[in-house]
Amino acid sequence: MVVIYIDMDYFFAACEELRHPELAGKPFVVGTSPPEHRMRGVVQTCNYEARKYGIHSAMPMTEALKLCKDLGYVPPDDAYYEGISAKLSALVRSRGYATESDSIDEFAVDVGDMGYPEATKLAGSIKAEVRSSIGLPCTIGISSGKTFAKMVCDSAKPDGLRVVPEPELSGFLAGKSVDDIPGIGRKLSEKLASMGLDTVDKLARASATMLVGEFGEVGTYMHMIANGRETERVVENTGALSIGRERAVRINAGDAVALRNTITDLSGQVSGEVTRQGVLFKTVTIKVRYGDFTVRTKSISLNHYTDSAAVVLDTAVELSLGVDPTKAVNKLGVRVSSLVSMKGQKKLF
DNA sequence: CAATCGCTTCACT
DNA sequence: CTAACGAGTGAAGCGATTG
Repeated sequence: MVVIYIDMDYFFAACEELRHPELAGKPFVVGTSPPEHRMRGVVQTCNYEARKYGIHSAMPMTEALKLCKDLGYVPPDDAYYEGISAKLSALVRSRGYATESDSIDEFAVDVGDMGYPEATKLAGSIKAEVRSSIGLPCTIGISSGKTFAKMVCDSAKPDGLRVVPEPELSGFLAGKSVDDIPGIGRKLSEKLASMGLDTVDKLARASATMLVGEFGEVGTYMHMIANGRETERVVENTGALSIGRERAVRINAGDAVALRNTITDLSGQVSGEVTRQGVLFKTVTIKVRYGDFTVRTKSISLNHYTDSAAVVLDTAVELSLGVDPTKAVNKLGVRVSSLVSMKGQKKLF
């Protein structure tokens, strides 16, 4: 099975350059930042000029500013990025192959048993069309499965197009470090490193039984991938599994009014999105991060599906009564899950 | 024993 | 000076429970 994997380059920042051409060529970031404390957030994405300074996603804004004195800052505009993402999605899907969108700016296209030369041509034409009709750069990887195509894509950034056919896959994987495998991030690679497994090579030779014992399901996945065997298929999207909003706050211990106000606001935003997507939900979850950064979640599953804004609000407020009144609150979130699409075609339960 | 529940952990951008 | 820096969105995994 041959998969073409498309990943936009520095997506949010590229979108901003598209509508603010004056930003291009100068280092800037798109970053989260609570309104009351500017520059208190983290970097979400940055352009390549900023990357030259060592700035990257998730870096605290304060640190990024230390690395680059006159770093530009743009607040995120999710609705705008969603709009561009929708155009991209239509463009990619118009080619007629099974397509999965992995995130707002990533697409996996299953071209079946198409040969590599032909797949390369197709990828080249997609890349050119993304550039000409959307105006944005992207990178495309092609290989014998979704996970491998994504890894090839990552290795070709930015503005690249790279093919690693099946026979060359083991050679490609050999030089990789474990955190080059999608789904293996900071925690998992740290644990693997502590076991002496820092490269895909070593991971491939580790005992599968041991990996499953240590990592459960993920252990199976990492062992398979390290050995060049794909586990993931390209699956047409079925719709979101959950919808949530969260926000950093500064709420003093026991301030029930502030707590309730924030919960009310977040619930309203979630309800708006529920309506916009035309879904029903059955589960409501709140998330609380206390002053010491410990996170707690509380959830309730109703005995029926609903799209009622009042139910989101009432349930979230009820759950918020369980918040520890002796602790300051750092962050709050409201989320609904167990979704079904309201109109016609079913999504996932 | 399979589905569901409540909750935690993790990976991204 | 190993302390301080720390957003938002979403999925997956896991142990317990339930029918």
